[in-house]
Amino acid sequence: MKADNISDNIRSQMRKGVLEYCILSILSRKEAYASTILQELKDANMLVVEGTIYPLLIRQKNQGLLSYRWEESPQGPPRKYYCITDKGLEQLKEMDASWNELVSSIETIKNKNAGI
Amino acid sequence: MKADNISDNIRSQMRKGVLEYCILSILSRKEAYASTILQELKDANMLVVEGTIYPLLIRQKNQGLLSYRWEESPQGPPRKYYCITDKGLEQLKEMDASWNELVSSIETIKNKNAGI
DNA sequence: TTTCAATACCTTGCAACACAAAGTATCTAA
DNA sequence: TTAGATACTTTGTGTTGCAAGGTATTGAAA
Repeated sequence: MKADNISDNIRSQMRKGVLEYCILSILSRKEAYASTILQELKDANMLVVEGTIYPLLIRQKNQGLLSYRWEESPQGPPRKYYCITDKGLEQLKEMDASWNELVSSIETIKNKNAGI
Repeated sequence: MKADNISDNIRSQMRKGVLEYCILSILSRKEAYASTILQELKDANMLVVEGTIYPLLIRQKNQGLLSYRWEESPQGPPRKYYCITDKGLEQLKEMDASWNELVSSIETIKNKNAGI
């Protein structure tokens, strides 16, 4: 119980700052609404909850990285379909670079440990 | 000026939760004091400042992941040499797993975007 | 002796982030 | 009209990285 919480916490902390990257990446392919995005993240083994993703989408929209339109749902209330903007695409590029740098940095540190 | 700040912010956010991993990884190889760790991170292209690393080392020591001893310096005040504990090594293993999972998740999301 | 610079460590206040939990609104079917 | 499912929102909490400033020790210069 406790050990799992520690693991979950590690994963949660590592996720910070990466979720925005994931969302932009997903939306760079096709527009989607929150549930679809949540499902994609789940499929990729990145468990996230509603309370995390909604504020994040609003934040990115306020930054001009995303826009949205309402669409009727076959069942239930209307859905908010988000799509990425030009500015969002630019930021996605920067995030790609940042992510690659981070991976490279970790590699360097781990390789040193391997004895190089 | 502004654009660089945005990039820096992206990198800073992505670093969250990863720095602890880096420090444990560095200390799993050899004991070291703050300046050495800072230099190693700098060599790996992960720029971090003093104000970040000192509280972090204290935190990890309070969690029992690290221990330390004082050592005289050839010039200036004594140095606090940290080394990793058994508990720290255990957590490092978990962090290795978490990191690999995160990398894998991002790959999955990006590959979907490539059209698979 | 006093003063200065370099080294090393520590603290405070802040903004961003992920999350749990609870709340609001819409639609359908019983 | 009531119950359930869907969809979106808000509030409060704890953690993190960072900028900025502070404290303490040492050796050498004035």
